[in-house]
Amino acid sequence: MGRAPCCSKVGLHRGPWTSREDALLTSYIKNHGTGNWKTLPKRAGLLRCGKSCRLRWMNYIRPDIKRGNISPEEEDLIIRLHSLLGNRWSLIAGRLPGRTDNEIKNYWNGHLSKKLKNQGLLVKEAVTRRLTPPDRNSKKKKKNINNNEAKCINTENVKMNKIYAPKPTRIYPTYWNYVTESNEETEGTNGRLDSGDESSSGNFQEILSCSDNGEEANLLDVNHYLGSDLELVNCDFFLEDHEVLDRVYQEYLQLLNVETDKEN
DNA sequence: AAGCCTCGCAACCGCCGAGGG
DNA sequence: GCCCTCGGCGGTTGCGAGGCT
Repeated sequence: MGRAPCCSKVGLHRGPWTSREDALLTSYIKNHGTGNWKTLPKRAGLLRCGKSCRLRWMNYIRPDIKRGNISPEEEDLIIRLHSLLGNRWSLIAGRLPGRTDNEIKNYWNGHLSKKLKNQGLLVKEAVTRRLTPPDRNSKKKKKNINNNEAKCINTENVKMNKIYAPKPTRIYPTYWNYVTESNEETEGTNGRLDSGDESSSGNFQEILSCSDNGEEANLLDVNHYLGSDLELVNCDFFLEDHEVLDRVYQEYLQLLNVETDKEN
C-alpha cells in the first residue's frame, strides 16, 4: 500500500497561497514557532497540508529570505559549491545567507546550467558528484533516474569521492532571539525559526556569539515582518562579500580533506 | 493586436533518513 | 529488526509575465 499523496485529502487547498493564508501562517508561527508541521495547519486554521505550510514558510514567508537578483559573488559561490557538492541544494543554500534551496535550484536549472554549458564549463563529472549516494539496492521503490544528468552516478567516482555530507545548516543573514514573554514557558519550540535539529541549534548558539557587523536594513526588514518582539543578534556574516566567499570555500575544502582522510 | 515562445519561480510529488514504538 | 510517522530534500510541473515575430 503506497503512501497517500500529500494534500489529497478532500477539502485541503492546493495551488498558490492567498495573502490571507500567508497572514495566518505568519501569525501562527510568530506566536508559536515552527515544529510539528503535521498539526500546524489545523492549529493555525489553514486548510493546507503540513508539507505545504512548511514549504511556504521555508521558501517564501520566512523573514530572513533575501529576494531579488543573485549577485555575481553569489553566483560564483553557487558554481563553486555545486562543483564540490553536486545537486545538494540545501547545503549550497545553507552557505548563501537568505537564499533558499528552491531559489538556488531554480536559478541553477534556469540560468547557470545553460550558461556553463554554453561556456563549456559544465562537465559531467562536476555535475554528477554526490556526497552521499543513495542506496540503489534499497528495497524501497526507486525514483526514476533516467533523464537527468545530475543523477547519472559513476559508481567508481562515487567510491573515490565519497564523503559524509555535513548536516545541512542554514545560515541566516541576521540572527535573532525570540524574546517573547511566552518563550521559556511554553512548548519550547518558540524562538526556533527553523525546525532544525540539535546540530543546527548548536550552530545557532555559536552564531549568536558572533561579532557585531550587522546591517540595520536587515534589522528593519525582520522587524517589519515579525514585529518588535525580536531581538536581533548581529554576527560577522556581513564581512566583505569576497571574504565570506573565500571563507566558505576554504571551509569546504577543509571538510573535503578531513573526510577523504577518514576514508583512507 | 494576436499568437507563440521562453523564462522565472512557486508549488507539488515522491523518495529518503531519522527516530520512536 | 520491522514498521510507521514525520521532516527534509531534490526533481519536476504548471502558470503567469514578458519578449518576440
